[in-house]
Amino acid sequence: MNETRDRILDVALDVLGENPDAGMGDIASAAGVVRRTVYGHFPSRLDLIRTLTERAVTEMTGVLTEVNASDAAADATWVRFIARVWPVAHRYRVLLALRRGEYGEAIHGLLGPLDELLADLVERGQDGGVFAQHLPAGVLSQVAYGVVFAIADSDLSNRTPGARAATITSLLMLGVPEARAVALVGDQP
Amino acid sequence: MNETRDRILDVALDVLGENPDAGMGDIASAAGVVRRTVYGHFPSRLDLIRTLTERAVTEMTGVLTEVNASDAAADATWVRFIARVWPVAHRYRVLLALRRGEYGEAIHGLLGPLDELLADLVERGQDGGVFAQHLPAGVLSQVAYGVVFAIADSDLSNRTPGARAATITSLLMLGVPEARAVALVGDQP
DNA sequence: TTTTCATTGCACACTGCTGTGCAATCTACT
DNA sequence: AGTAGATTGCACAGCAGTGTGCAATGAAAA
Repeated sequence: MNETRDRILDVALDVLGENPDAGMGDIASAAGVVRRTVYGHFPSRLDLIRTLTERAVTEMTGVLTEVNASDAAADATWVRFIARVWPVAHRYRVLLALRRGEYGEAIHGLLGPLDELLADLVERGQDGGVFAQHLPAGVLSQVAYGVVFAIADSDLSNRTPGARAATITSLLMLGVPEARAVALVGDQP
Repeated sequence: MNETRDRILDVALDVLGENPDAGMGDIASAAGVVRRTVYGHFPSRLDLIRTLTERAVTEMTGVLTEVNASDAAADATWVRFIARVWPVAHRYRVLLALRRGEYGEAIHGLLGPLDELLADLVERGQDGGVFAQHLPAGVLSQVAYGVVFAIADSDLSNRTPGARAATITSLLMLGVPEARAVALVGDQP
């Protein structure tokens, strides 16, 4: 069934979130299913993780392109992006840990297009003088949204307080002055 | 020999840095030694990693306590800390990745005292109004020095340019205004 | 009822690691 | 030369995980 497949994916996200090294057996039993059944849907562990990653990339790039459509300032766009991407990032936070390790390369490849979009946004901000330039756009964007993931990871809930703090933190490290940062997140509910 | 033991430790840092999942065999051959010999010095893989971690903690706490002795402002202390800890952080950057995974708990335990010292410094800065308070000191300190590690990780060399950028970035996210941040790192050669 | 399809249960082969035992070898020191 | 200590080479046991094959079961649709 498709229902089983979806449940496996959902549960896999939780299980891998707690322990990125969890095996197919762990995922299976957590999904109330036998290991063999998982292999029925996903030929290999890599397939499972790839599917998970593709899901995350699709959702996130969707949000980013949508937010990018507006011609607002880069910092305001960043705030709207983080606000809308937060639940997704919180859900898929495990991918941050999974980027290192066995399947790191595959994940990295899938995340590539998203990374580029992010770097473009940050570069636009740097060109506009909104973001600081102490790091190249490629690195700065990575580190900034890495911080968002990290805070999402250390946050137990996916409620707004964590999101707000993560947004402010990322804005600060992008070089946005604290006053402006606070004003921006105040705008965005 | 003690010489062999030290070489194993040094090489292990490199090998694990490239691939945190590297096995005892990989480390052994990289050290120009047979796997059995490694087990002669370190009864288990955990022992090796624990030794590595203890080394890192010793060096880093040494730097931090030394720097903390001065009664300078928290942000200036932070700058001096990062500047002096940078080569060490760069060398032991793999521990960041190793904190997740099998031995995460052991490493976390060893890193505990260092974490507390860092949190204390950040809290001092927050109380003094030098650092922002959008995050509790415990989280903020972790994220800030996590960023330093992350940049150290993405940095090919351990030369000063990366260190300078990492310091500015961490200062920004601690809530230090960009102008002050630049002035501070300018001071410190 | 018959057909179809997902799931189950079990067995199996394979891989790659960890950790140990032990005799042989090499090297430095006496 | 002789001795002690480190290193080597190899064999072995064990474990945990992956991926596969196949017959049996169950349930829902025709």
